[in-house]
Amino acid sequence: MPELPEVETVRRGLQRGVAGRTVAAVTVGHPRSVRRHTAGADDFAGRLAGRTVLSAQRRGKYLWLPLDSGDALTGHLGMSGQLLVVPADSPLQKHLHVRVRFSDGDRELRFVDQRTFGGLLVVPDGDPVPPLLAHIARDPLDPEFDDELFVERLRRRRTGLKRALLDQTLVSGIGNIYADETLWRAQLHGERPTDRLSRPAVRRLLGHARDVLREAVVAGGTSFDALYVSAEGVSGLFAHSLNTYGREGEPCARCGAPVRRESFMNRSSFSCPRCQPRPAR
DNA sequence: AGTGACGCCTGGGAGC
DNA sequence: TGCTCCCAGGCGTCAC
Repeated sequence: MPELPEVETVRRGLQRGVAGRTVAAVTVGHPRSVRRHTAGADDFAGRLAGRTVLSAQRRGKYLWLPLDSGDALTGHLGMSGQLLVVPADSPLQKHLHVRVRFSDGDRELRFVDQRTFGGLLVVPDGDPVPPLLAHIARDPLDPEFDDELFVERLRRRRTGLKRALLDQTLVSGIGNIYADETLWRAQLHGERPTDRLSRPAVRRLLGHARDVLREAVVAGGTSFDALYVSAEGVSGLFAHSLNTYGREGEPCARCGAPVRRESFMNRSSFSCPRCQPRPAR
């Protein structure tokens, strides 16, 4: 499940693999993968042909490639999307939906997506981000992330901590895995009300989020299977460092109590029943 | 305006 | 063995 560390790992691979190269031709094999490009697949391909990729950028879990036309090839990996830079003659992946060939021909960019929650589109670029992404907050690793603004906004919310961490308009880049890991480190239950946390406690929570994300970026992200790999096809190593996510019944690394799994927002939350007690109702 | 529910998708695994 | 059901869960949209 690509969250900030996985998307950042892909971004770095794209910066190495496609920045400075000029698009020769684009093939869309599955229209659903460009459904957010409302002018259609032909327009999508037409806006890319002949354009040079300037760099690879990221905001939260979104990626974009600024082009010399002033547009940006923008994408979200969704649940299972991959952006791969591979030799142009390598075998076609089962769920290959978009191919971007370059004029210098030895490698190509491929968008592969089993569950098709992700997608690509071409939009006007902007500063600091394409207007399409204006609603996405900065992430905790962004040098311009405003800690005190985050503290105030979170404490004004009337919801639970985990919901707040997952809200990309409040803080971006955090998904289910890193939300659970952040809450475990902070020793807070995800259903603790946001408006009853002290300012220092919110600052500590943010610090833990930052630590987890930074460590996971160093590890190249979290890979449970072949669904998440870098642009070069390499798996991340952070799964070994997870303390709660996916570890139901295993002893908490801090206190030894068996990790519990709870249902939350139609998904799973993992936490320590002793270190992270549920809030009183 | 903030909050939360819903639908979109496929493959793997459990259970019968 | 083969069928059904459940689960993974980010994000845009929509209702309240």
